[in-house]
Amino acid sequence: MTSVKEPARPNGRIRDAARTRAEILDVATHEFARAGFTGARVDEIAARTRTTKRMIYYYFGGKEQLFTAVLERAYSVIRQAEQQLDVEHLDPVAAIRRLAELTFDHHEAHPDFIRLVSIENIHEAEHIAASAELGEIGSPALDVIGRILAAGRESGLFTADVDAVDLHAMISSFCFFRVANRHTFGALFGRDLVAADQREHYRKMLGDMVIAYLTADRATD
Amino acid sequence: MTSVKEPARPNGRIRDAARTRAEILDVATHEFARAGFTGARVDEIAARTRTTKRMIYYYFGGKEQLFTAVLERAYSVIRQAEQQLDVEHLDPVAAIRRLAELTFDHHEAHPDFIRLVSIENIHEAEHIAASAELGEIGSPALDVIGRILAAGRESGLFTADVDAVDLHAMISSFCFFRVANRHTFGALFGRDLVAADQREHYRKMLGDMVIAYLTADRATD
DNA sequence: TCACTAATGTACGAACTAGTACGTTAGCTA
DNA sequence: TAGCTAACGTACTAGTTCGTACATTAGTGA
Repeated sequence: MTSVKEPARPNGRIRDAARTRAEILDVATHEFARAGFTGARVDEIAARTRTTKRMIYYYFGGKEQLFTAVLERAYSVIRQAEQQLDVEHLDPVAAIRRLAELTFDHHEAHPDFIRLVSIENIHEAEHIAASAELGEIGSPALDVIGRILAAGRESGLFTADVDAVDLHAMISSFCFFRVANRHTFGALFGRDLVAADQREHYRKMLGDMVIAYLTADRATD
Repeated sequence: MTSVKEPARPNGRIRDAARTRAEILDVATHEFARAGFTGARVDEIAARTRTTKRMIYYYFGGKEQLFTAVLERAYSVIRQAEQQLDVEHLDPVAAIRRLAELTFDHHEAHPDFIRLVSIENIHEAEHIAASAELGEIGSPALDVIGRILAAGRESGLFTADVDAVDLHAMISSFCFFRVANRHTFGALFGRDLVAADQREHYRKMLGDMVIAYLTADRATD
C-alpha cells in the first residue's frame, strides 16, 4: 500500500540556500512595504514563503536585520538603474530633462521602494545607519548630474546656484511626493496624482520646472 | 494620625473632560508621530498622560479612532494657519514667493505633522477616508493660489499651464521631502537638508524654482 | 559509502498588547 | 441635600508576536 521507493522528499523540499534567501527577501520586501516595519509580521512573511520562520532567523538573524537586507537590495536596484543612465551625449538642457523623466519613471515603476523609504524615514534611517553596505555611498546619478551641470554652466545656459545634490533633491521631491503622498493628497484634494491620463502632464511639469529653474534669467533677482 | 478633613482627592484628581481629551490627543500625536500607527502603543500613550488607558477608549473608542482624531486636529491646525494667509495685496510674483516661503516655514515648524502624513499614506489614507471631518474639504490656501494664479496670467506674467492644485503639489513636494526624507537623504548623500545654515539657501531655491516655472518664456518650447 | 555540516522543520514559550468587565466618585441639578 | 450621571480607575484576559530549543535531513567531500 504505502509507496516504497519514493525519494523521501515531502513538500518537494530541495535545498537551495540562495533561492530560499531570495524568496524570503522578495516576500519581506512586499510585506514591509505593505504594513511598515512594526506592522509587518515575521510569521506572515514566513507563511508566504515556501520555507519557515526558522529560516528567516537562520539567514538574517532577526526582523531588524531582515528589514536592513530588504533596504540594501532595494537600493541596489535603483543604483543599477542609475548606472545605465545614458544622457551625457545630449545637450545639457535635454540631458537634465531626460534625467528628470527617467527619475519620474523609476519612482512610478517602484512604489514599493518609495514606501520602504518612507518607512525608513519614520525610523530615522536607523537601518541604513546599521548597514555597512548602505553607508553614504552616494549614487551614480549624482556624478552624471554634476557633469551635466558643469557643462551647462560653462556654456552659459545654466544660471542657477545649485550643486548636483540639491538638484537631485529637487527632482526627487516631486517624483517622491507624487507617489508617496498620493493617498492623502487624493483624499483631501480629490486629485489622483498618479492617474494614468495625467502622467504626461506631470512628467512635463517636472521637466519644465527643473529647466526653468536652471535657465532662468536672474538679472532681475 | 490620619488626616481628617482632606478633600478626599487622591492624585489631585479633578474632573475636566476637555482637558483630559486634549491631553490624550497631545500625547497620542507625539507618540503616533514617533512610532507610526502600528508602532505606537496604547498603553504607552496612556502612561504618558495623567489619566488611564480606560479614558482613551472612553473618549475615542479605540486606537484607530484615536489616530483619526489626531489627524483631524493636525489638519485643523494647518488649515487655521492657511486662513491667516495675507499675500493677495502683493503682486503675483511676490505673492507666490511669499506663499511658498510660508509653506516652507510651516513644514519646518511642524515635523510631527509631516510624519503623521507619511504614516497615514503608508496606511493609504484609510483614516482620512473614515473621517467625516476630513473628507475632501480642500484647503484655504488653494483658493488663494487660484486667485493669484489668475491675476498672474491676466497680467501676462505667468505662462505655465497649471492650476492651483498642481502648484500646491509642486510647492508641497519640495517642503515635504526636505523634512520627511531628511534621514535617508542625509545617511545616503551626507547632506542635512534641514541644517540651520542651509535654511535660507533652500528657502530661496524653492521660491526661485516656482517663480521660474511660472514665468518661464515658453516661446521656444 | 560514510561522516559531517549546511540547511531545514516542529513545537513551544515569554512578553507584549488591544480591549473590556466591573467598580468608584466628583460635581451638578432638582 | 439627595440622587444621578459623566468621568474616572483597577484588574484582568484573550490573542498575538518575536524569538528559540531541539530534532531532522540533504548533499558534499574524504
